[in-house]
Amino acid sequence: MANKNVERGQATRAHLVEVATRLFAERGYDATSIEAVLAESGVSRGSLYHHFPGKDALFWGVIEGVAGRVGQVLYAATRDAQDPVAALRAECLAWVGLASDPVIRQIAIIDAPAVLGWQRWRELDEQGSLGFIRGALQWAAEAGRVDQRHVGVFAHIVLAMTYEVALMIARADDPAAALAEGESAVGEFLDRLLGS
Amino acid sequence: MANKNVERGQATRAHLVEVATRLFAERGYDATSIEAVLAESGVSRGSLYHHFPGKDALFWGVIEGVAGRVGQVLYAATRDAQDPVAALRAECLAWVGLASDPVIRQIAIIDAPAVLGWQRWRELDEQGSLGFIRGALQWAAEAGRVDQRHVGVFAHIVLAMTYEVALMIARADDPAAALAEGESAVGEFLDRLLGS
DNA sequence: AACATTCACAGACCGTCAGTCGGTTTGTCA
DNA sequence: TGACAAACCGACTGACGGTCTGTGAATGTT
Repeated sequence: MANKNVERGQATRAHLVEVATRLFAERGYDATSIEAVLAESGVSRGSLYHHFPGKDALFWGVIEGVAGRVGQVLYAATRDAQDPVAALRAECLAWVGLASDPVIRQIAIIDAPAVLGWQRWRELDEQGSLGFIRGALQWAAEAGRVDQRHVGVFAHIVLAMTYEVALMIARADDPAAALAEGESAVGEFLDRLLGS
Repeated sequence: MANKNVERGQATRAHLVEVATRLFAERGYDATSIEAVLAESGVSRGSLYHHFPGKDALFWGVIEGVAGRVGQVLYAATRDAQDPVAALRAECLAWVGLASDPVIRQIAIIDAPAVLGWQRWRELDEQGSLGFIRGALQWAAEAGRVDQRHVGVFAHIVLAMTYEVALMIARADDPAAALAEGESAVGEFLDRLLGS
């Protein structure tokens, strides 16, 4: 519908998500007040609470956008892989690159587990990264490279590994050296995990 | 000194840490108000702020205690290990057991990174779990089982893996089955990582 | 055209919470 | 016993998340 009211509402909502994404990324969830989002966006209190029932809902709106972007990048990185090892490697390296982005680091890695709780955080991953990883591992299992029984746990392990290495690199004093070191270690790790 | 005032102060402080530990574990850091700690402990506002400059300081006091307990358990679990693989295995399994404890799960795994920040969180681990793991990996490196260059990153990976598996088990619908599955996967994982 | 309805938006207001501050009590020591 | 310090008390403050009572513009109805 080219309804003018609806259009206006969607624009306001999108604007709020945009401003909130920036502020959450810069200051972290706790240190970002609703007041700050209001001031920065020029939207009124009532309007914000009309679109989002609360601060966590706003965060959820933000993280949906972030997760969507991550999903696109991962899809692009893995679509051409010829085998499971290559797919996993491409995916992990893509993730490591993504986490250099302060937005993704602060929102998706540091704040998300505390704000959403581990359960909902993993459910989010389930549709994104974790799904990709499990798919690649399943592929590897069918090729006889890992035990079928371990696919589920290994998928979690690979995801956690990726987060961790991404954070290491993001926080390192010398990011370039850390990136090289991290990529090398990730490669070696995956080779060993999948039995090269 | 058998000074009565000092004694009283230490008792109050210890009592606050005890109560705060329980509440933080039950409700999480954010959802636990200072007021609740006050009410539950019977200590006055001024007294609490006399012992702790702020809520994060109280959390820090709590997590020091938790980290101490974790350190003791890990030390006990690994002191008799004859080789690096056995040491790592013992350590990881001990961790997985620890993280079934809601106190450790909520405080040390879920809240700590967001409250302390990733940096200080890792510094804490550095003196505890991460140090243990790095030690075992160093040992493995000297035995030629892993590349010396990868010890640092691998230590982080193993720690992250441990946290993740612990959380998986803690959150599973069938904890007993998840524990068996997790232990099996961790064993397989370590065998592969260290080249059995 | 006149009226009713819906929906985005506005902002005064409220309860809660972390943190502050001046003052009091309790114990120590010269 | 009087000076001093450390522990403790609780009223108060300011900021913040969230609520509530509207208002006005666009849309639907007769």
